[in-house]
Amino acid sequence: MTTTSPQGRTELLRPDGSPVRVLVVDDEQSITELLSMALRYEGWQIRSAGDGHGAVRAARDFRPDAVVLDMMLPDMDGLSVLGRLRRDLPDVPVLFLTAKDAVEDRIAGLTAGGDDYVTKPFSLEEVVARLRGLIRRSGAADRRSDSVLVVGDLTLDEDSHEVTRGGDGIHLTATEFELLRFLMRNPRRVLSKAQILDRVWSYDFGGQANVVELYISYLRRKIDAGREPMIHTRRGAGYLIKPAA
Amino acid sequence: MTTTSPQGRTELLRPDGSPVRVLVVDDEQSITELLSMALRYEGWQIRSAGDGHGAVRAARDFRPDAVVLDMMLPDMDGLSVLGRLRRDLPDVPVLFLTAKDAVEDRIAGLTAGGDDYVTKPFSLEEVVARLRGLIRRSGAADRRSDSVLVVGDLTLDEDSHEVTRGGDGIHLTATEFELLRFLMRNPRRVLSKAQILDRVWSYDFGGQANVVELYISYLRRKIDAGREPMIHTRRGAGYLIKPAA
DNA sequence: CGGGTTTCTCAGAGAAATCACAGCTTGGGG
DNA sequence: CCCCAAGCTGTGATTTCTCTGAGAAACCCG
Repeated sequence: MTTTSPQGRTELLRPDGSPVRVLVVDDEQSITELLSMALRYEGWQIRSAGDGHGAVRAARDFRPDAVVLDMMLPDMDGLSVLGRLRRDLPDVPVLFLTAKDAVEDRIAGLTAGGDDYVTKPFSLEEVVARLRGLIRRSGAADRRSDSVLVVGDLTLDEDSHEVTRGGDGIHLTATEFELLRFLMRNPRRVLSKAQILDRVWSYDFGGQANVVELYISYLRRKIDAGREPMIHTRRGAGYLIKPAA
Repeated sequence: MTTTSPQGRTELLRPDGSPVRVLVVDDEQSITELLSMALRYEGWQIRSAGDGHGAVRAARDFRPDAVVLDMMLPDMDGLSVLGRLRRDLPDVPVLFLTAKDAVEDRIAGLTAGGDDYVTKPFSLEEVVARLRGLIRRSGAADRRSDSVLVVGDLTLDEDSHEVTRGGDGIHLTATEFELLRFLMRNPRRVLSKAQILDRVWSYDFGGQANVVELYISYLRRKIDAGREPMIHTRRGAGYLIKPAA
């Protein structure tokens, strides 16, 4: 089931109307905190664990609808944790966190059941998007919720990564896509550059703050080019997107 | 009966509309887990067993529509298990798992009854495809469900392994065929290289991830050659197939 | 056993995306 | 009406990703 909150955000809910539950497992506390905060903001209920045993215990009594699992835990190897989780929660989708370089070596089979993974360092927007996808597809949330965001005559499909304005297809790069997704997820709301940076860029990004301006500029060229603009600047505050009308 | 889920995947269902039930029997837990995960993702209901006696017991009260049976079990020889299964479930099709070298001849006789087999290490795409075939042919699912995938002017027949584009026959190798099947089963959806690798290559594949790029390249030569391309790259995300239109 | 086929590795070429930097434009307070 | 801070965008260096040719090894079939 989906419902729209007072702020205009669309939330995933379970069929019985209760909030989706997500278990976050990582040994770095800064990461679990970062994730918990971001995921709570989605309206989800979060529990976190710092090691494999904690994860198994939490799975048992928290009974999450999805799990975010770091593959590098101090006490147990990621696959063992996965195995034990599966015993208690056979149908729960898992989002794996892996180091960038470790990717190739044994992700094999992990995404087979519809699971997914992201590499560290990740962007929150990416984690949230993938989790939403997993939950949506697992059926823990209402299956009718679909993967297309719409604002005015602008659409963005999270599955096919297709973007259209007034019916015309628009090609976006990965970063442009994530930025637009974030804007469209928060229509008519001013988002500060800091928020955007925190959400769309990976947490260890150390560059110039004006990448945001730069990418807003790219997006405008592709989306607003010669049309009624949808992306607006609020000088000193940030940016927002809203229907052209 | 077939039905189409929100993600656009086509599911097999039993005539009464309930999900298909599959029993998975293997002594290696990692294998039963891998298979269970993949088969659940197909929308099927799964039960697993780790030995012959467990299998017989499970067959009796789970009453599966199909069985995946490893021929090498610790407690009983595969043939005895098969015999006992047949006593309770005379018409249920069985997909045998055998070691690569484990003689074809004995298996060959077994598959005469409409059963089938795959050799370890297998690719999930192959197991799923064969199981679908068995279930479809056994009549447990609606017989009208057919075996041809169509995307635009591209067709792929899972029974005859025939592929055509705009009416012209196209010869594909085994790997190319499985890759294309996977793409066509998920039209308009971006599939990451990891997903493709997990699904199309066998679970013990340890090679370079760029085999995926390589085979995409092969497929393009055969399918898109000099025509409107149907296979698209989403840089940094993966590949997808969609009608040329 | 031998030839054709298939699978896969490796490596280089090329294309695309990301980002820093710097100069230019704009808005609005004084 | 002027000026400054905030925002915008062109240029180009660098990094990252993708494609594909060449060839080695495994495989299949007769």
